[in-house]
Amino acid sequence: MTPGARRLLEAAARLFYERGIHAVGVDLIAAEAGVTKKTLYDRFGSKDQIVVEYLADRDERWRAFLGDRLGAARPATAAGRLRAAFDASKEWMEGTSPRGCSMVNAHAEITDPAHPAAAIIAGQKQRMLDLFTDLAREAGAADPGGAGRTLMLLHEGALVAHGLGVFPDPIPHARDQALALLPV
Amino acid sequence: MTPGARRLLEAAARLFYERGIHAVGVDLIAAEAGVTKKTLYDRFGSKDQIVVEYLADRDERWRAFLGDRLGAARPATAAGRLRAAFDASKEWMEGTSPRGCSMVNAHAEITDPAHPAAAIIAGQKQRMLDLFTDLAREAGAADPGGAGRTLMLLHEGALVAHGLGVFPDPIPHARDQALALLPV
DNA sequence: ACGCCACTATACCGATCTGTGTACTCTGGA
DNA sequence: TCCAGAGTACACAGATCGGTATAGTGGCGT
Repeated sequence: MTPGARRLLEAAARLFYERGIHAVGVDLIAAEAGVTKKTLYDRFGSKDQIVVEYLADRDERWRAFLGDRLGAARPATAAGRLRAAFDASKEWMEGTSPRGCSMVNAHAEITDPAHPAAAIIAGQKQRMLDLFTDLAREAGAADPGGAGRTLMLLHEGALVAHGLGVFPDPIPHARDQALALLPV
Repeated sequence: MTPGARRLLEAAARLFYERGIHAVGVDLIAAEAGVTKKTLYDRFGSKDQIVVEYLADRDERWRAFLGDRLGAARPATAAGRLRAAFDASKEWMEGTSPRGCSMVNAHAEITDPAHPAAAIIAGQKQRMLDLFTDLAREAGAADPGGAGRTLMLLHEGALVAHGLGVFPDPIPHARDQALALLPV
């Protein structure tokens, strides 16, 4: 990826997340990246493609971020990894404007199920569900599938609540409730 | 409200929900309502005002819908009303395209906190949190505030999961988990 | 019969949208 | 030294955006 393309993707990611996808035009993205529209279209071909790469990149970064906090010599118990997953979400959200989950927000704007971004969004959520199901199974839950779905709901709800600002610190609250669900 | 205004609001509500707010133009709204843009601007003055009235109307309808299922000679116990609240959400979602919560989706597109729609969204979520807190208190929860927040997370998570289609029937699942949280 | 009001029809405004074109400059490596 | 790729500057296309103007139609109550 060329330096200009990288700056374009960074600018697009920030603008899309903070202002919404439809509300941001390519002229603004190019200007914020210190690049002309010509460069933008030479590198990405279309705005839709920028949207796709924005989501794919965010997905990949989150995957690496979460994997780092769960894998290797990190928490040994399933409960420890579950706690680490929620803490990772909290840490991920801090530092950015509290606008909730970029995948959920993008899904609110991308209506067409055939849009390539839809698959990225669905894939990210499926992986989170799989993770929670695996953690529930490792923790010895009687019904790992059901427990995983419950953990998923708590997690998604916490991200939404964080974005909406319904009440303070929803992610730690969800984490504590999630931990209470695991068998003792 | 004149017949044209009513049709405009109905068309706008359907289009905003199914396609997103920014993706829908005033020309389309007027055309779908069988009305000219002149009428649209005579009745509402601006697109923003249509957005506000769309959300306010949906909020009011949901309020009435939920109140009908919770109030009067309906479920006598707090657990019964909690169950009814989740069932109301499920019923509310059925019949429309599975796009999740209109308030959450609108929040993804409306960035400006000063936008009058933001207050409507925040108010709706606050009322839901209050409801869940009240139900938790009535059910005899040791910490009604904390329990109410947990119920809120389950509910919001279920709406999001329903919109994203992460797994089938998330709302009944959330309902069962919510009921399990109440003291026996 | 009259006037009011909701609404239609149509043309237009300036701005912004995505996307394309040509011509030129800078920079790093072979 | 030369060349290819990355980027700049700028002009423009066609479409659509939100919003406004003028002129005319149809129904309904008084």
